[in-house]
Amino acid sequence: MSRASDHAYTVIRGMILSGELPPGAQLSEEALALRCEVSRTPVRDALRRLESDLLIRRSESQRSFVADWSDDDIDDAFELRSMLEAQAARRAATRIAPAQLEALRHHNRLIGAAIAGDQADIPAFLEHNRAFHEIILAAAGSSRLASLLTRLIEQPVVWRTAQNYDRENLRRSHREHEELVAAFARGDAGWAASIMAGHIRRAYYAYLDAYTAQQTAAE
Amino acid sequence: MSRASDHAYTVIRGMILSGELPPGAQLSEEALALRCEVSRTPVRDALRRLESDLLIRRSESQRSFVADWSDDDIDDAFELRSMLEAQAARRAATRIAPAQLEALRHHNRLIGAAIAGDQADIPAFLEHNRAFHEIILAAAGSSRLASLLTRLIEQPVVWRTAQNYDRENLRRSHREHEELVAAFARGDAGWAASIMAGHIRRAYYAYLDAYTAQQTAAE
DNA sequence: GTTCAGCTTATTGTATACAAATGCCTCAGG
DNA sequence: CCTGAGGCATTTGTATACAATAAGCTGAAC
Repeated sequence: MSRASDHAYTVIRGMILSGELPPGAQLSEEALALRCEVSRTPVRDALRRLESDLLIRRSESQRSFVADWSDDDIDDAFELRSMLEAQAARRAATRIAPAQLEALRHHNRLIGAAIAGDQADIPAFLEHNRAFHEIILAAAGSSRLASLLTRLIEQPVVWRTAQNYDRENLRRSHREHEELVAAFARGDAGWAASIMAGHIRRAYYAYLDAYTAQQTAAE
Repeated sequence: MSRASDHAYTVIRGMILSGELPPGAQLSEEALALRCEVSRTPVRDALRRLESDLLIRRSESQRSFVADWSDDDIDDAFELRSMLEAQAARRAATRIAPAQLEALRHHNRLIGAAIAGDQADIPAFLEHNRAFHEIILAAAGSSRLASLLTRLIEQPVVWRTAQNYDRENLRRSHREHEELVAAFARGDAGWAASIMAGHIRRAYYAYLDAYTAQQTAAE
């Protein structure tokens, strides 16, 4: 999209994901316009997009607030994500191109490298993990599925999940990616879907564990 | 939403669904503003919403066109819809309130009445069918699932499908609704999901048959 | 006849002013 | 002290003007 509107979208999204704008905070179009150094018009555009991304909710009277996710919402989002990503894997298994398969191997090798040392390189892990899943979504060849899924991933809670992976979870994630590649290489749709469903489900429990530990530590 | 913006949304949406704006047609903000008797600002809002509804696609240079669905797109949409509506039924089975269950029975009775006579009352069928599925979606109690599903239903192709139902399909649809009610009454999530998946899948084949017949007739 | 440069025109993006609606706060009355 | 009505302040909605960009067309060069 255009420069100012894109800029506003990126800035506001960053403020939400970073926690600068906490869940429940009210967003004023004018305040955001000042902050982004653009007029209210592109800010309004950006807010609409963020609303469609489920990062923002709007009150009855059209005021905007940073989305506040309850435990049920999070559970719900992971459940849907598991289902849709499994579907993406199912479709990708019979459609993936050799070059895409090689790209998957490439990114998973880099994931392996990122978690190899004593100190895991989390940003690198996140980046290649994102690329890995993106290739599968592209290989699924369904713009509708892609459109639905992008509304579920890249949520604050999803991002924070990977931050909380411990060493064991990182390694398991890496191994599951290898299994996915194997399923794709065989063109086994059912296998690919099963692994992916479990893969996302485990990410959910990793999140839950980290969250529980955090809650306990806070007390 | 606000008056002018809502009005524009409704008018443009109607023009697309009715076929007045055929697939592939370019949409000019100014022309639509004249037609809706509002300024470009609310029209832009409406276009963004319609884009999120997948009724409109935008070119690289941000020009808007009525979405043109390929056979693959349609197949794709029904596949996702089947999966998500089944999930809604699964969740609804264990959450539905007695009043909602009764409402389902009510609407299905009216569906039965609409298709009873020699000449089926298609508008009444469509209306109560919509209400029936809406109650299930509400009973599922997942705003995310609802948000995703509304992007898949109410597409031109979905609407036209029901128009093409023959007598036998209408009756079968009515019976499947009865089975769904039975599954809900038992709280059997698996059963409800299975019936719903089949229900949507059959709608797809009804669409395909009607479409094929139409194509043959046109030759 | 074809191609490409440059201009013209159509279309969308942005800023700003003003209108409408909503929420909040104050103050009077009980 | 509580309650509610009124007005003030904040916020969003809409219209319009202008800027930027992309598409289409014309005409000249080859």
